Amino acid sequence: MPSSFSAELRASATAEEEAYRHIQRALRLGRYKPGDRLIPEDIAAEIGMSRMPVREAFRRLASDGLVVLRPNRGCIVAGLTVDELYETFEMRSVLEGLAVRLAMPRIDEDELEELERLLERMERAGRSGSNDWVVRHQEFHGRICALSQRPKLMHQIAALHAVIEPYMRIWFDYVEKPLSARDEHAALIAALRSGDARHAEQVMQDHILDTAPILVEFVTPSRRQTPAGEK
Amino acid sequence: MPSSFSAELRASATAEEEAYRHIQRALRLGRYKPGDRLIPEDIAAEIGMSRMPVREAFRRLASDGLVVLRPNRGCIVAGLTVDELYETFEMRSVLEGLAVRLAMPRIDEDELEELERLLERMERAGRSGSNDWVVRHQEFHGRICALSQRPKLMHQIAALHAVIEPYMRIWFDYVEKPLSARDEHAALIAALRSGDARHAEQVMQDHILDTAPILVEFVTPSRRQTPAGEK
DNA sequence: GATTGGATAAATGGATACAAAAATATTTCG
DNA sequence: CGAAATATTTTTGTATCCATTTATCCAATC
Repeated sequence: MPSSFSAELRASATAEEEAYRHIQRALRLGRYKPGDRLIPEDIAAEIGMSRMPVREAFRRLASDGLVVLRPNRGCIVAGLTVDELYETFEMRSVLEGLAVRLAMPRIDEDELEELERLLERMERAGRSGSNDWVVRHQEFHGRICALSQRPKLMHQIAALHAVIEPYMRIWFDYVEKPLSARDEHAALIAALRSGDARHAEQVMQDHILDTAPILVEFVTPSRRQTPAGEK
Repeated sequence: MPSSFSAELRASATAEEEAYRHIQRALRLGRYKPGDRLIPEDIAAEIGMSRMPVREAFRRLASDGLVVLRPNRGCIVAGLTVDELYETFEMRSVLEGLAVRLAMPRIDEDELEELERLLERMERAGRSGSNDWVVRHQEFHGRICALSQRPKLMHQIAALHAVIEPYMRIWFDYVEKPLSARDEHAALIAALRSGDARHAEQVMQDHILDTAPILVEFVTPSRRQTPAGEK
């Protein structure tokens, strides 16, 4: 969550909320791999609660597309097929494109400088490892989305990011330091500076769709159909 | 659900699933109004189960954006502000636009004729009442989306439709029979016939964004901020 | 008379307990 | 020795129960 840490300030939420965040974070960090089973009792014990709130958290995570829930068969970490991964990028492309277009009226020089700072930080983070880079990358995209001032749109985009994040990590670890990333994001800032909303939308769409094939290529080796062969 | 009734064939799902579908349908039919409280015990008694599966269903419905769940304060039917309603149409415009663009390769003469049949059926349903028309309208849009062969995209679009459906009903009931609707959808078919994917995408985007202001206008009178004044 | 405080009632959240289903291990028979 | 059938274990799904929180109502005070 790039900029919505504020929600975590209220420490004493419900147990379900705690379970939801706990599992979500674990998934983001790649602690579980696609196809892995999430055992309610184990997770409940980890956080110190009963199975019930964990079960409820599972429902929400399933709605987010992060896990798959089958009746009487438990909860497994959702894996994306190559097609689904690509589809997710297609959806991101139009939604983030929309976000950029709507954000344009609120782009000023201050904001552009802030984005350049974030780009610089992303670049630096890229040297220390995939974890930091992915977080910074999310932050950069999240900043632009936030300027659209569309809460539901942001929520959707964040959900899509959460699904592909583990794959971004794998990708980053393979290619060491993606050189193209800096140029692409710099081009994005340039497009924003142009002031042409439609143009910026197109640049964002192209940027996201450009990433997809590279990522797909690196993910293909460990290609697992949804739950590793349906067990 | 226009075309996914197949999922209801398996009668003996879990109780949670039954509760989920039950409440979803009730919301679609406008049985509850935005801001209404959903009492777990009452719903549980209706279907003949305990509160627990109903509680779990609430979580999923909340993720879908159909209800709002606040800790220790129960479950209320989600209402959209005018801004949120408009935002939903913006998201629909780019996602359904994408769906049309991707569907284009699979559009042939047979498919065009089928769409014309659906348009005709939508027209006829419009005379009998808003219920039938909304269902047929969904069916028409759903058919196009299905041709994109993108399951996750379809799911997202269906979720957005579910949220705005009650408002579509209100709108339809106000304007008797929206004359523009027939022309707009016919133009959509014409765009598909042209074979130009980008053009069809644009027509779809325009069509959806055209609807939004009309609908917003009719919804404004009963304008309720999310939960009728936060109670 | 309005507002605040507290007591009571209601509803929610969560844990335990139990029943049903699935997965696993074991035995039996070919 | 292998396959099928059965018994056992594990795990999931649901109901009931209890604790905590919130809402309601009434009284006391300003």
